[in-house]
Amino acid sequence: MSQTTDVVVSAETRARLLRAGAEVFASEGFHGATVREICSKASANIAAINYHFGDKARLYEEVLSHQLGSVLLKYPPTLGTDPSAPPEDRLHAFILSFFLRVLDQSPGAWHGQLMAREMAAPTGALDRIVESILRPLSQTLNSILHEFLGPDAPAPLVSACAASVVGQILFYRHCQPVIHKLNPLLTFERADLERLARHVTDFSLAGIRAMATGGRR
Amino acid sequence: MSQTTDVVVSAETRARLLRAGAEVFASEGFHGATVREICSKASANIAAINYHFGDKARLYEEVLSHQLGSVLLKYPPTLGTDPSAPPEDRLHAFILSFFLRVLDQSPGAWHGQLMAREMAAPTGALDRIVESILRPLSQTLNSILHEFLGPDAPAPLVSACAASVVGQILFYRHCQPVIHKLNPLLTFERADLERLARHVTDFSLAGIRAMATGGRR
DNA sequence: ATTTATTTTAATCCTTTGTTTCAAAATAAT
DNA sequence: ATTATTTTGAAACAAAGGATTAAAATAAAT
Repeated sequence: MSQTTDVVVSAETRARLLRAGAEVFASEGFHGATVREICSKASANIAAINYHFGDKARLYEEVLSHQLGSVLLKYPPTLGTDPSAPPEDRLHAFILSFFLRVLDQSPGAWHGQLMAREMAAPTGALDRIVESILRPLSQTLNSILHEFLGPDAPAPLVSACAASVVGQILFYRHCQPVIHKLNPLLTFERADLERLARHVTDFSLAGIRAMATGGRR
Repeated sequence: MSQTTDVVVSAETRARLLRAGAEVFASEGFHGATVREICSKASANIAAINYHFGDKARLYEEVLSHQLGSVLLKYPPTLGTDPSAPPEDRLHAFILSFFLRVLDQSPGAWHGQLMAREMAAPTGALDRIVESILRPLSQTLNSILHEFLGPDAPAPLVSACAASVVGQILFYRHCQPVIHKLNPLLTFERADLERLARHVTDFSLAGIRAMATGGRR
């Protein structure tokens, strides 16, 4: 009569491991995360990771690509902006969607933190991510920039401007702990992100145009 | 006669541990680094860390503050620029010195990588660093920005511009693995850093001036 | 209903890791 | 020269972590 074991039965273990793994990997890193903690958070047995994924490293890779894929579906780089819209608008959509992906605070959204860790400490999973996701993204930005800088703008200049744009965004992700220490009242709600995206867009448009119209000055 | 044991005797063990620790912590992270590897690289006994520092965490903290202190001595934020120099020059000095600190490739210079890891995965050592080093640095930049934006510029605007400047610099550090994949020919020699600093300065000056003269444009 | 395949569980193995111990060696002080 | 003090060395400890195994439980197929 007393079947009191509260074992979750509906969602399959594999999916729960992916969720728990994302959370633990994000907050502890690949090295710091333990299979015991992940399995515990997933209400699964210690052997579950080996059974469903082979080993810890394989689970990590699947967590990463799953998080990346779902956040890109949620916030696509164009945010629905028409490809024929003025480049100012497309740049703004690119920047805002980047902010949304990288600082998404929805439950289960660990993509930003995971990627930040992967940058500081590449595990080998990064190579595939670069080719499948980051390179296309970079080319999208480059083609927008060419509309300001002209089709014959030298590649180093375009790369430098792309870095200037992306760097402004990623700063808020990669330096989050410091930012919150220096600026305790800053939050990352949707409205804040839209404000930040507006600033980065305006700041960058001025910078890009200065680069387009010649040198130093 | 055959005293062939090549034991280093001059430099004391403690200093060698600090050097080896910096290298291993930088390339493996705090979790990934093992005291065995550090001691081996320092030609010291396994017990040396405990004897000289108490434990692994204490060694890590000393490594971090030592690296930070020495790189700030090597590349001070003003680079010798006069405090009464035009703000354009002072901004450029701030940016160039930041680049030099963060991407210094001299042997034994692990400050950039260590800080990048500390950002992605704060260990508690970060708090002191913020107060003793990062906050003063941030105020230096803010005071330069006020010369462009006016003494009454709203704090959020100044912060946003500071973030735009610093973000452009740190991008090259925090995303180094991706950058090298996307742009294999980019190196970080002294001349490259000066070129990058010039770009970031010009790009930022345009952005800042646009912010100073009103809104959206 | 019986058999077969799949999934879960508990217990264990084995390696790695941070730390400790304590004696020997080196160094400094008396 | 002798005695303290500091530093090093080799070995071992205890804990933790990733992986494995064989049995049990559950689901699927015949």
